[in-house]
Amino acid sequence: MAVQMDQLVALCKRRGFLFQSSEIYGGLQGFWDYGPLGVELKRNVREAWWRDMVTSHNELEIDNGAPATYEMAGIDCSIIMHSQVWKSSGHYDLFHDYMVDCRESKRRYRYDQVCGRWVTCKGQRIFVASDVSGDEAIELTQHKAMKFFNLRGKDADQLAWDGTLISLTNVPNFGEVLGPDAKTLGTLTEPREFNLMFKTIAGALGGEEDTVFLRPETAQGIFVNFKNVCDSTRVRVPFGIAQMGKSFRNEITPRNFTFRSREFEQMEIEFFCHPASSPQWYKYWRDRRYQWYLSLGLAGERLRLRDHEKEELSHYSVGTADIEYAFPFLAPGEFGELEGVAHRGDFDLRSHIEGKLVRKGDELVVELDAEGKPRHRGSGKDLSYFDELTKERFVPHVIEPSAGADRATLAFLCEAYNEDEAPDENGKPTKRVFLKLHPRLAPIKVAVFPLVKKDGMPEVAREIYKTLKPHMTVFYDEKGAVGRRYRRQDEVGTPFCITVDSQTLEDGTVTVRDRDSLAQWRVHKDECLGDLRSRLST
RNA sequence: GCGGGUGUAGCUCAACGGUAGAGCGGUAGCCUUCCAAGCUACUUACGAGGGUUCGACUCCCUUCACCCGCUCCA
Repeated sequence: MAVQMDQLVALCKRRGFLFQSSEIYGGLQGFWDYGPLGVELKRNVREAWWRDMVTSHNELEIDNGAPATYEMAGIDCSIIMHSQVWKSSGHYDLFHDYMVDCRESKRRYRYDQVCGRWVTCKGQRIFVASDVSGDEAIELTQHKAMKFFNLRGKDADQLAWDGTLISLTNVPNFGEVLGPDAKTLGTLTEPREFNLMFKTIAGALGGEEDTVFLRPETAQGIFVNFKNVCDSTRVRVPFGIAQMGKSFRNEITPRNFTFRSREFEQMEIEFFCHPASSPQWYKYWRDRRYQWYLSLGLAGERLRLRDHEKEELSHYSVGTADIEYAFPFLAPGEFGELEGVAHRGDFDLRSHIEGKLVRKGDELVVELDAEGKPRHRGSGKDLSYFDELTKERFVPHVIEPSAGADRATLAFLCEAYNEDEAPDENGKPTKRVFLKLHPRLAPIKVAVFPLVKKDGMPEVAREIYKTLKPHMTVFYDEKGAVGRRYRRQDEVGTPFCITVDSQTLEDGTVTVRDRDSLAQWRVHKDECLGDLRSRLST
């Protein structure tokens, strides 16, 4: 059943999962607060990820589907890092300029770096654009113009070039522009300023040189600590470094509840391996991460693994797959990204060694400025890896499974939202709302009730509560009718309720009630803990 | 970023240029022996700022937020 998004949003607010940030001042677009139950849910998502990916990983055995054994290590880096990190990584240029997008090729160009030439042919005057410069651009624009006007080599003189290369910034009407990778006219969008990184000041004086940025991704903290982790832990390639933490992007249009937020939490792994085995590792991580969401309850028909088309790949990527979920706020048939698994080659480590890289043909080379020096220099540190066994030195290739904790949490909430009918006290079916959360994710694992507030039942129930409390999140409630208390727990996804009744006073057994099936069974009160633990661990 | 719509109690919804009301919920008490029962009492709101007016939740302007469509989405 498809959840209505507004119902889920209302429930999240009503029961304390999610609130708008700064709500009493009217809210702030793109920022959200997790309430008392939401924080438990998100913590459970993060803990499941950390436990499954890092702490419970067995490096002595080959995991199902993996090409070999491997190690995992965790890290927690600062949010504000050296500005040079973002310059070398390419984020600074990408996030800090006037950019134009091509609607046809889906590529994005820096407005001031696109140049081109005016040409007239067959009575039509167009601007042929190029994202390279110099002789290369002359050649490329010539070639593109020939193709556009459908000319053969011998007809080259039909092209009337008007002046030499000029910047795209001199062209007023983009309707006459043939984009660098486009086949039709007018595919470039108007130039737009991109300040996608949040800027702040480190240092009390706050000059321009003190400008720093809140990280737009956690990944770079891992790359710049690659050598530190190698040197301090005795890990050997292949191994992965995991990190969870907040990232910040000044999104232009935050939309769809928490799906696209300006402050969000990532769960990222950078997995370092030998270039030769990297395709197998890529496949392993892609499949493993997909299975992870399935194992926590996302339904197969709403979750998909989508390999990117070749044209869709980033300039550095050898292969990328998205794990996507059919969120209820999307049109039918559309999916939203939960996680991207990317084969990034040696792009990241090389960037931090040599400086910002750009693609030239099939190769990645250091981008140069007008004087022929690196546009953004790297650290100059040797981040290559020496394999003691094979005596081989190489820059490891990287597989990056990068997940959004808030997006995963939202997907689990959407998936969990259910309505059915349960009989009321007269046996008449009434509507019931319940969150069918996986027990690992449920904010409250069990609720304990006395059936009625007398005859010594509250005392027994409180005893059970006290016994369970050190081991799991437990909720105690003795107010009102028991049916109402069940419904309240259903609405926040509590998998089990324990009820102390008159029979408890006779033989010590209590009723355990299941959220999804409404089934009830009896367990001795002293065995509650063990019984619940085995049920919750599945 | 553009266009359209919506903002009243925790939620769902009324009303009116002149004292803002209901249902559900919540709290407390009574009562209740397994799926939102009943009774009593209490609780809480006009998104924000400005203007018009004797008086604005209502009319006007600005702004903020949310929803829908387009655009965009490392």
